[in-house]
This record gives sequence, structure tokens and C-alpha cells, in this order.
Amino acid sequence: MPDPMWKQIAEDLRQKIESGVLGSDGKPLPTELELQADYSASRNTVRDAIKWLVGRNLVYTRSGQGTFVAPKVDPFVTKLVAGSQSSAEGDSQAFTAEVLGLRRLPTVSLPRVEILAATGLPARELAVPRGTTVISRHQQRYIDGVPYSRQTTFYPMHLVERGAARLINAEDIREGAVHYLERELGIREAGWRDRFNVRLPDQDEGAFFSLPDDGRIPVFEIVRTGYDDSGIPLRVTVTTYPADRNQFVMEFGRVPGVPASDRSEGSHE
Amino acid sequence: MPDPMWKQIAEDLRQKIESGVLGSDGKPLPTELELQADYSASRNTVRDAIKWLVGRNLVYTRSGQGTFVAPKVDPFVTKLVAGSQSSAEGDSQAFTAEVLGLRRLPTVSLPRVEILAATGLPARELAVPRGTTVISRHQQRYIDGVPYSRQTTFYPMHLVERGAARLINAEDIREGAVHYLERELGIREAGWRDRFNVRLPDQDEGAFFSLPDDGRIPVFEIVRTGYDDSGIPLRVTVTTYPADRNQFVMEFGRVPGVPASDRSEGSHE
DNA sequence: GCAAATTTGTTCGTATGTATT
DNA sequence: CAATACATACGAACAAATTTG
Repeated sequence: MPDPMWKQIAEDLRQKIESGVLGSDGKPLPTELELQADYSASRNTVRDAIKWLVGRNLVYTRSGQGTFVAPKVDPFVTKLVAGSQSSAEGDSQAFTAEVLGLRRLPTVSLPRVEILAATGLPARELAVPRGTTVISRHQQRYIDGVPYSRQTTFYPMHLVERGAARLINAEDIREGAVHYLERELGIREAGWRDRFNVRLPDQDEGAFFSLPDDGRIPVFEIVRTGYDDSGIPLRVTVTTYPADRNQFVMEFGRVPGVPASDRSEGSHE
Repeated sequence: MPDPMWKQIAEDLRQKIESGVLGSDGKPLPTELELQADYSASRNTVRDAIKWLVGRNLVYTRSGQGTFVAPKVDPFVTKLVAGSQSSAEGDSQAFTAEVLGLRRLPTVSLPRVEILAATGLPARELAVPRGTTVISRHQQRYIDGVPYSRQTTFYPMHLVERGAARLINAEDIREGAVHYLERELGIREAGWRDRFNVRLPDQDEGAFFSLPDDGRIPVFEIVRTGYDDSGIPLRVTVTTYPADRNQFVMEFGRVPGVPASDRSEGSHE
């Protein structure tokens, strides 16, 4: 059974795009009417083909203008630090990470601090009953002005009651919240667990990252739960990154040099 | 500006699905004809709404049968080991990982071994010129019979020339290829770098994992490059996992207990 | 095993709305 | 304002897959 016509058209266009016949990076494709004539198909069928290409991020459409070849993105490479460099952690680095690459300017929003009742994930990770009061500190991070990640850290309220008052100030904790807790309360983060996950963005994330609504681009979600010496959760940080422009690198043991910022391509058998 | 009608229908159905009004896990939705009547819309408009739901993995359709509420998946949780437990590595664990959870039976295919000319990623990561001969060892892994991951490890040919003959045997290296190299040649893997990436599956991966062709489900790609004491690449392992049923966990320092196999849900502000 | 009924999949045509130039 | 191009919506017909009688 042959592929449906829309799929054949889509594959033909894909091949033409990837081989560069249709130009690259912002070059307009023929209009739907022209494609309709080229392939002797109805406009709706051509549109089905274009929809498939849009879903693969090969083209994008703009009302009233046309359909264009999508540019290849140069991904941000975030290095997740495995060692215990956490002393250098700032609030803006509450999720210990480092953006690699030259000529890239990271900026961070001021934290938005909320006092709220723990639900779902925060309650579970902090091992407190639902409804327990927790502190939430939320920040948005940009690279070269482009939204890069959002993160929210939840702390149990008893940390404030025991003296860590700055947790409820809407100001950056320059030395790093984890380090602040250690200096102020003598509570050390003895270890942490990271969970990696990929899921579709919720509405807020979609708006912040300007992601399309069609579920074509997922987000990385990294949940980092930190524990003190007794194994009691100290904090949980949820960070999300759009998956279309982010990569993560981790290193263990002795590793030479700086990783080239390469985007892997397809299969390698 | 109100949402288009197909979107309103989609949102209404989404709400009905998530609140359980339409039943769960395999319950059929009303047929397109019924929905057409319910919403006073054309069949094509109803179909646009359903397409959106399919894209979010909320429903799936089966020709000749109907549209059904998609089951929630219980994800595999893979633990990426950060320490140097690599001595316990088998070929089937060449990518040091551990599947968490009870009642889960991992199985591994026999390796498919190929001798080929390095291209693209393998050449780059092994720091050899394109065209250099390398060994490729490919394996497929299943959990409870469900395709779980595919991985290909590339080794420089000179390892075989220096005595590591078993690399080119299509048999599992039980003690682990990395350990075998150390015992046989005295070459130790002093460190490694992991790159995490999310991309759409290629054709092979789509077929192996039974992923839909519409680009709705991406794959995790983890590229692990191992280096010897002098910083020379020893091997590069490319492992892919379908993103819809996999999560990754890493732990650093002292972390209590076993992580609950929770799926995070939505936003947590 | 076959035929009918049901349901989704594909393709066409057409009309109108909205965004951009 | 007009022209162009994509977006939405309707209606219709037939194909393909599946279940049922």
C-alpha cells in the first residue's frame, strides 16, 4: 500500500528542504496554491503535508506571508556539575549548572517568593503532608535575551522559623541559598537526587518560552531534591527548559578539554 | 478573539477526559458522528479537535474502531550511576544504568557487531578522521518485553589490534567491555562525558520502539564518551530511549532511600 | 468464510475569515 | 484600500480497517 498523497508530498518536500534545493533558513516555500499545482493535489492535501513538516520543525508558517524553511538552532549546552562545587552556588544557580559557549550572556529575573500550601510534587519530594506551608522561590533565566529556563525551589517553612529569614525575601541570595542555609543554620546539603523527565509544556511554560500550542516541542523537567545529613529533604528545585534548544552535559572522573557544542545528527550505525 | 471552534471542542473534551467524565484508560469516546451532533460542527472540525488531543497523547484512534482515552503510562526509571561502580559493568550495561522498580524484567539482545568507517558523531567523539575504521557494537534492550532502549558503542580499531579481540565477537562481554579493556590491555577508563539530548526518532528508532510517525514522541539520546588516563577517547556509546515512557535519576552525595517512581505532573507554582 | 454495518482515514471542492504587505 | 497567503469551517464522497451477524 503506498503512502497517502499528503505523506508523499511531505516526504518530497522534506528531501528538497534537507538537500537545500528550497534554500535554507527563512527562505519561503512555494505558496500553497503553487504547491497545489505542482503536485496536482487539492489545497487541503498540500496543507496536510505542510502540517507534517511543521510538526517536525522543518518549516514554519506565518499568516499572510507564507511558509518558510526553519533555521537550524544552535542549542544551549548546560553543564550539570557533578562535583561538590556547590559552595559557589548562587540563588540564580540554585540549580547548579553552567552554560557553555562564548558570546552568551545569561541574565536572571528577580525571584518571586510565595508562601503556599504544598501540593503534589513539592509535598511528595519534601516528604510533608499536603497542605503544609512551604516557601516557593521562582526565577526565570534568559540567555542573550532568549527565555532559557524557569525554576521554582520549594523550602520547608521550618527553615525560616529556625532563622533563615532571607528565604522569604524577594531578593537574590548571592552566596546561594544552599550555602546560606549552611552558614545560618549549620544545615548542610549532604546529597541530592536529580530526576530527568520530558513532558509537554503547561500553559505558563508555553507562554514564557513562546512555544507553539500544538504540543510539538516538549520541555525538559529536572527535579532536584536536596537532603541534609539525616536524609531529611531540604529543598526541591524544579527547572524546565524547552527541549528544542537545550542540551545537557555531565562529566565524571577525568575528562579532557571543553566539549564541542555539537548537535548530534540522526542515526549512527 | 475567541479560540477557533476546533480548539474549543478540543479543550472541552480535554477537560472531560481529565476529570474522568469520559472514563479512563481505553474507554471509547463518542464517535465522530456523535461529536459532530453534540457540538453542531462539521465532521472535519471535530476531527481537527481530535487531532489536537492525539498530539497531546490524551487519546488514540484506531481505524474502524473509534477514539479511546489513552492510558497513563507507568514510566521506566533509569538510574544513571555517577560513582565508579563501572567494575560491575557488563556489555549489557555498557551504558551504566539500572532500571528501578519491582516486577520488571530486563532482557537484552545479542550484540550486532560491525566494522565500519567512522562518520559524523563517532568520528568526532573518538577524535579520529572520517573514514577511520571503527568497531560498532549494537544492542537492543527490553523491559517486560517492551522495547526500552537501543544502544550502539563505537571503539577505535586499534584496541583490537592491540589485543582486545573479543570486541569483534558477536557475544556479550559479561564482565563488561570497559572492564575487559582494563584487564586485557591495562587501559583504564579514567572518566566520561554524558550528553543529554532530545530529538525526534529516525526511521529505525521509530520502527523499533513502535513510535507514531507524526513526530509526537521524541527520544532521549545520551552520548557517553569514555576517556583513558591520557585523555584519549576509548569509546563512545549512543543510547536512545523513547521519551514517553522513560525517566532518569541521578544521585550525588548522600541520598536516602529509594525514590518513589512518581511521574511529575504539570506545573507546581 | 462472507457480507453488512460501523468507524476512522483520505481527498476533493468551496466559502469565508484574518493577517500582512 | 487592494492583493496575497495562510487559517478555519463546511459538505461530500470514497477508501480502509474492524467488528458483528
